[in-house]
Amino acid sequence: MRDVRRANRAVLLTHLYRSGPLSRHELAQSTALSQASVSNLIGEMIGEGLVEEAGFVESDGGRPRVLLRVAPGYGYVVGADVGETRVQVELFDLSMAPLAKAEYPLSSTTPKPDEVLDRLLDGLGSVVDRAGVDPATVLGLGVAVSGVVERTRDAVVHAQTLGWEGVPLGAMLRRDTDIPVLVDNGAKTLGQAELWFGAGRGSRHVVVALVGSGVGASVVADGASYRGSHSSAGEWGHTTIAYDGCACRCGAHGCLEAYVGAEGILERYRQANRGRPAPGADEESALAAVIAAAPTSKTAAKVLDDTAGYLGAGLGTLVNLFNPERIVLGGWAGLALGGAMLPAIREATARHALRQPYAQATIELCELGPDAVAMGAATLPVAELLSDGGIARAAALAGAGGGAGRAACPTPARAR
Amino acid sequence: MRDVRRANRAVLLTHLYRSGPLSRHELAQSTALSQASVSNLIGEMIGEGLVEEAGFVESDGGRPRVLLRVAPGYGYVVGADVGETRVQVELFDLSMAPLAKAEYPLSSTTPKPDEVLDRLLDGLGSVVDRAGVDPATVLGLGVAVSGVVERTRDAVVHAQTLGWEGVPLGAMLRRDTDIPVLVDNGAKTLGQAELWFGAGRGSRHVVVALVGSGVGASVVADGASYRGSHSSAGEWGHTTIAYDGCACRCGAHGCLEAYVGAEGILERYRQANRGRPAPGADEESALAAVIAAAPTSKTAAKVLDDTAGYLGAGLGTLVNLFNPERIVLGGWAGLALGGAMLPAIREATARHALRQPYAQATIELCELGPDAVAMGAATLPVAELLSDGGIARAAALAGAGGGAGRAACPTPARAR
DNA sequence: CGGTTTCGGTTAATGCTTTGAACTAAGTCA
DNA sequence: TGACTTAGTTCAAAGCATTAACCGAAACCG
Repeated sequence: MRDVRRANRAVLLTHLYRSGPLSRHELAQSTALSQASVSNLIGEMIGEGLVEEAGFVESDGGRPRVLLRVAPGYGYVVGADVGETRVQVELFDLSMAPLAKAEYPLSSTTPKPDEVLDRLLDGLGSVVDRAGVDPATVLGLGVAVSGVVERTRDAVVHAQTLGWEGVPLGAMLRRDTDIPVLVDNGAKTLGQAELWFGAGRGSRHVVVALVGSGVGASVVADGASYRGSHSSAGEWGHTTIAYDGCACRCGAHGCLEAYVGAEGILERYRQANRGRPAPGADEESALAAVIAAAPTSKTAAKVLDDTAGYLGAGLGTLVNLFNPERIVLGGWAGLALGGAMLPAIREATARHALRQPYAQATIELCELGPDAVAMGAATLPVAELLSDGGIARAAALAGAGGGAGRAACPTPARAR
Repeated sequence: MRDVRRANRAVLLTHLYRSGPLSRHELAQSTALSQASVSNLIGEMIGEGLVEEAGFVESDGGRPRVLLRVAPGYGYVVGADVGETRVQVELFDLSMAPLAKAEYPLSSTTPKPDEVLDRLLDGLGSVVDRAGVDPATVLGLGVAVSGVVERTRDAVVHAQTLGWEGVPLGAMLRRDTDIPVLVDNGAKTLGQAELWFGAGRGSRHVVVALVGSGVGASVVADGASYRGSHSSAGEWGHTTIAYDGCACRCGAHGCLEAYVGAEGILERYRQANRGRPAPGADEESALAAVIAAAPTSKTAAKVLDDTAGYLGAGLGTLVNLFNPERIVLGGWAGLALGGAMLPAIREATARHALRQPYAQATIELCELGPDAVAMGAATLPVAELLSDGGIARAAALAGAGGGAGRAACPTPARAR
């Protein structure tokens, strides 16, 4: 009861954010709140600057409706992507329009936490500066890391690829900045970005399948990211699809990643091509070369054909186990493969999934680029704002304003 | 919010039901409600007969606490299990103590919906009669079917094994009985039973893996059954674990079910045994014979060893994708295999799962027998009662009582 | 053995929040 | 211009949880 108002504000705000501009009337209908309450709460939020009017809609005999939206300029969010080779930091307004961006290469693929910390703080300051945004209006910093992130305040990170074992990244960042910090796994933030702004829009059950050098997945169940008991759910890459099959770098045999991860594909190509690897300086161009060669080279075509089969088996597993509305294929290798042969992948999935769940799912490509990891990270503070109804911030502002303006004022408005 | 009271009653009731007898004080602490509210709400529920006192607990200097529990006799629930060979109907009180049971063989393995309907209604009447329970105190009938059940009011059932395609079992039952009817998939109800009363007690993230002739799973995520977009999530049996492997009855190749389903195991034994099948009239005794022969027969030992490996691969997939606290292995074949070689199965799972999620999960056997499917079905109306805080029923009773006793009374108590 | 302490539980007053209904605002249409 | 529609606001009323003061039942202690 003590936070029913918060809950109602959250419902309203979330609706407004996700379902575009809406009138008070529509909001009342879709949230099952009375018009009076909507008017009341919206009025409060307009007063705080959280919500703003966004034009009218003509009516056929009747007062025209005033459309409302979450004010993009109410605050700003920063998203950061800690990759193996670089740290990317980007600033957005609340409508997720990008305003500034900073990128830092890392000295090694296993950077010290302190180095990453410096880059993050640098980037944070830099993008805020360059966008000309008041630091006090930055609602939060979301950080995406490619590893398992414990869902605690300290945000302890376990990232084998970075060589991090139990790094409390959240706690470390909080020591050096007052801006609220949220940390999550990169695949999950990318999934969130696709869910909100990409190929997953409008769905409540989505699996975002990511294929790059490694293979992972981000599962959204009933609108919320599925984490499991210790936040490491969705480790799709090490699903066994070929019993007693190829060795995988995880130590097991027959993992999906060993077959459809970029490394695995290129290795299969090398073997099929009498030991000669695909041309290209890095994995990305090598894979592109294989794909480009497919129309003319039987070897390349065979390798890709097999890849579609293996990928289909893996996607079929996702379809059967999660019964999603939509599977979104992403990751740089996933996009390359999907762009070249999505029909074959769909067909292979159909062969490996049960008819009914397969028929209920669509398989599509990611719509946002790989930079969406940072954007997804930036959605973390936005999600926080929405689920909170903006109450925490309003209270903080009222408290600060009250403290400065009227020293002896006991408890202004919502500051209790 | 117009039903905050309902929500609070639900929280209290659920807590009381799941965490055994508790005092008002403990309830207040664990639910974050004030003591006054707890007193108030509990008082109301005691008045309705929903909650009752259950003894004291001595204190060391202070008033002794009065323990409370959900009154087992407040109402009764009926659970039914529609299997391929029989319909089982069982009546329980709210503490899930079995009070009466009825079982009907079915005329064929693909029974007409009408035949099943008759048996269910017969069984319902029979168990209520024999337990000597007032039909008006029966809170609901839960029905478990081995197929996909749409989660709508009509409860449309798609069950290939029964030959049912789009049978609105819920709607059909409702035509012939006033008792609230709930229908769900059998694996999910068994999972629910294990979660509440069996090996899953106290966990919020559990996967119940069921191995019989077929193979399935019931996933519990954050305390609630995970259903996916169309309620068919958890189809573990048709996960590909051996690419291009054995043909499965689903039409695909390399499904887990083809390797660790009873049929698959016995087929592999037959092949390893130069075409001679395992002795036994049915699958169950044949599998038992293979297991019994393992210490002396190399063939049998090899087949079971392989089975543990395949099963481990399948369980590893579950561990990686769902990151559960606990995996509960059940189903008649699962129990037989697990009883004989759980350590080998655990070890195989460790080989196929990632270290971290594997370390976070325990693998155990089902504690409840196969009859628990009916019990799980009976938990469906209980869950309904708990999530409702018992308000709907209290209102109905008050309404009926008011209507009979005082004809002109406008709206007694909660009947609005 | 009676007072004191301590903890469990209840009661009355208070304040917050939603809501329903009346009411105002801003249009269209005849 | 006036009837009619639809959107949004205001205000009194009702429902709830909470705070804080207040009983009750035991053990401890001098």
